[in-house]
Amino acid sequence: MGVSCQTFFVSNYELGATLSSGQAFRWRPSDSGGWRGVVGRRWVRLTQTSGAILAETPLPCSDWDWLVDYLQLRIDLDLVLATFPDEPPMRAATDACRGLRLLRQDPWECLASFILSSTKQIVQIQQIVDVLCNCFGSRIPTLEKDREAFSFPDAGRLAQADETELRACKMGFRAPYLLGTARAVANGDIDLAKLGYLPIEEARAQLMELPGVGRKIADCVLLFAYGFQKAFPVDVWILRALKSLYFPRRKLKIVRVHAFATSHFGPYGGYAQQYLFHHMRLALPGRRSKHQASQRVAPTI
DNA sequence: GCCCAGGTGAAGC
DNA sequence: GCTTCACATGGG
Repeated sequence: MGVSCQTFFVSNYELGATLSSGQAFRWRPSDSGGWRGVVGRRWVRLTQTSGAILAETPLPCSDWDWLVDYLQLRIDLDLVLATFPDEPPMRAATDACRGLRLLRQDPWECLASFILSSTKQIVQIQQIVDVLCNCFGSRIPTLEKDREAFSFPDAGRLAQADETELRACKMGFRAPYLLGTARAVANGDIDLAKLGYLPIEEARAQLMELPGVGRKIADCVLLFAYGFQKAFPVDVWILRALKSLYFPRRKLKIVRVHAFATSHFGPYGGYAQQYLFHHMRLALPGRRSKHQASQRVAPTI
């Protein structure tokens, strides 16, 4: 009935890397070879061909701005890459994957997802988000038979849940954090729609008022949802990498790392961070032996 | 069984 | 102030 599809011509866009690089958690490889996911209340299938991305959605669609914005198709990546520091680690990361992009996600979904991310592997975050959407989201139409999909539950819906229901979604100790934040958003203690217009420091401070949101998760939301491209999330992997690359054998305070990162990686530090993060992760999935896992050393970059 | 995972908040010095 | 620890759950 209302099926819509659209082709977007792109260059330097690695769709798979972008959708699976740990910034969004609702994309899976599709049976047909592309990627299936949910953006807002739309199920979408994206397929990359040479020089283009094909988008298919079961709902009628005449205006594709929502997807152009989500995929950040108008970004001139070369301009971004040119601002990176010219040094071996960055070159290695950009050589390994030219075309990794930052998405522009819905702030609430991004915030809630990253609250669930703490001390979880990306695969597990995906699983938790899946269960959460199945339990609390609304069913939406798909283009794949026998595969149902659900929207990401809004803050108001989760605010009505109780902690036990959330824990049933396998999120463990994160349940009270998500619940508290959902209630703060739902009752207007914080206005997510306004954060994007604030200076980054103020937006970050407001996010960090929320339960379960510290510096790292706040930076993820600033970067992946609001497009503050200077935001530089420092997780365990980035921390190890920066230590071994720039501060070998020195005890390091985290504030020092943030100061270094913001000055060293330039105005698109968030992009640089994502390239470094993705590059490190490339050496990981499935290839990680018990021996390597116990070494506590950042992969060589 | 053990260690780790895109951390945070609270308790202990 | 800074350091240490608990917090659920699942994978390697």
